[in-house]
Amino acid sequence: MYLRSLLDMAETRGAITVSSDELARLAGVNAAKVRKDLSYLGSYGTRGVGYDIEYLLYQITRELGLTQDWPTALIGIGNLGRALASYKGFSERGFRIAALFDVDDDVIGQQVGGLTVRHLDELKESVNEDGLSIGIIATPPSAAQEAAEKLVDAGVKSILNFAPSVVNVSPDVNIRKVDLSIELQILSFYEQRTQAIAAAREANRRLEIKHRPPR
Amino acid sequence: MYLRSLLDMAETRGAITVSSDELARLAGVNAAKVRKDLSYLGSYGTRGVGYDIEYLLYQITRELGLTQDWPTALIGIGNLGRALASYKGFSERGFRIAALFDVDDDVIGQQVGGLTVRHLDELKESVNEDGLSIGIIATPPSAAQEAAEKLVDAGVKSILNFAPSVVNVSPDVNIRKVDLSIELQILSFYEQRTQAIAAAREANRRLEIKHRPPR
DNA sequence: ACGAGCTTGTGACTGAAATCACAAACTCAA
DNA sequence: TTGAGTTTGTGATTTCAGTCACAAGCTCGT
Ligand SMILES: NC(=O)c1ccc[n+]([C@@H]2O[C@H](COP(=O)([O-])OP(=O)(O)OC[C@H]3O[C@@H](n4cnc5c(N)ncnc54)[C@H](O)[C@@H]3O)[C@@H](O)[C@H]2O)c1
Ligand SMILES: NC(=O)c1ccc[n+]([C@@H]2O[C@H](COP(=O)([O-])OP(=O)(O)OC[C@H]3O[C@@H](n4cnc5c(N)ncnc54)[C@H](O)[C@@H]3O)[C@@H](O)[C@H]2O)c1
Repeated sequence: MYLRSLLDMAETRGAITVSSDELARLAGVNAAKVRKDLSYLGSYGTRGVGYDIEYLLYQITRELGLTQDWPTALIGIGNLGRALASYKGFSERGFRIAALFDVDDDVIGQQVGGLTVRHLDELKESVNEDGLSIGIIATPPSAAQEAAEKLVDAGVKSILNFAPSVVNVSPDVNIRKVDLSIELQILSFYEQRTQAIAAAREANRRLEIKHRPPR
Repeated sequence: MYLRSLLDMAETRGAITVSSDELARLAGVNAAKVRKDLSYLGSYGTRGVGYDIEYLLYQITRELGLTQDWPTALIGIGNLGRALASYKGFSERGFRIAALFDVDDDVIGQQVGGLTVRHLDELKESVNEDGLSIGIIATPPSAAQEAAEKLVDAGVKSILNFAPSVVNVSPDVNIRKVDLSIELQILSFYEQRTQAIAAAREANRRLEIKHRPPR
């Protein structure tokens, strides 16, 4: 989040430095947290002045591993896979979708976002050729476990999973999930809660009016 | 996560009950946490037996507000918006994409996933007509703030934002973000870290061999 | 050179989330 | 009915992230 705020700032404003206070506002967190977080990277601020934007950008970029390019494999070239494959926002931050895989013969061979979809069986050689280090799973949930295993087997130890299913991997593999249904469920939970409270308050109000003794 | 694990279980296996231990394994958390979490819903388990899967499913569904239908507005019908609009997984869990909005005249009027794309200016009336209660933003980052404000203005208080930008709303609005670049950055951070450790260990090993005294 | 005015870096503190651990409550076999 | 074997529900405890608060350190005007 800091990285993004700093990039925005570097683009739009001409400022050289930024204070923890300002960065906190932009990132939507507490200023002390900004300072503590940044202190883990080292002492890159100057008291009485703030942080040098360019320098901080470089340090965060370096720490996140974004100074190098991360060739990424995408498995499952359906609706979501296509959107991801043709998304330019990733390459801006050093993530290059470098190879596409599917198992459907109708999909294999197609050109998507400048790449040819290959069969999942070719994953292993592609990992060796292209140095793929990250895998994205956009298959149906039932195929997610298999896709993860093929990735791990091919040597990919970092996986982002879009399929709404639990995928088990060995502990040395880093797997993260993006689950849109869960996000919506969290929203509906709070929405229902506030609706329920509003309804209760309304019912209460009516009851009070009804039973209020005449003045 | 429990909901999903339970749904999987109800489909595949014929079991009637599930223990906190088993559910913990499936959801990837601690068993005591499962019990404490579920205890917030009420005492729905039986000691010595476990939880009735169907009953627990119903209770969680109810608590999350999934017994009712949540008509959802989708703003920004580009690559990602189209994938979301035609995704069937949402409606399975009670989220129905009920209206699509954009500002591009080439896009407005198009049929996507059985719906006609409307102009963003029609949002307010559509919220009233269709009872929209959740909004999804899939516009470019620069338009996200505007889209959020229009949603709030129209009465939508629950927002899911896919655009990688900070959106500020009043505190009574619930906004969540899904940021894929950040997910990938987290992966690359750990990937680089393990690579660095492996490299250091390797360098160390070579050094040790070189300087090891002859036996 | 000095003091007023900022802003960082971090030890101390706070509160919440996660975990432990065990009595209570159940099943089932004998 | 009893007792062994499970598993829940939850108070007690631990762990951890977030915040506070302030000394240390910087700039700049005088
Ligand atoms: N489309 C969305 O907006 C959306 C939103 C949230 C979550 N998801 C999830 O993302 C995943 C993909 O969604 P989608 O809409 O693109 O689905 P989709 O059906 O359009 O595409 C799935 C693709 O995966 C391929 N596939 C199937 N089995 C495979 C295997 N074993 N190995 C490799 N590829 C395989 C299919 O051939 C197909 O091309 C699903 O799990 C879905 O639940 C999608
Ligand atoms: N495509 C992906 O895979 C992907 C992945 C991660 C994040 N995102 C993010 O999701 C968002 C959408 O991505 P995309 O690839 O679909 O972009 P896109 O450019 O394909 O689509 C954006 C759509 O938003 C519309 N739009 C522009 N201004 C608008 C406004 N003020 N109000 C309403 N609609 C407006 C455009 O007309 C267009 O149809 C972007 O913020 C992007 O960064 C996309």
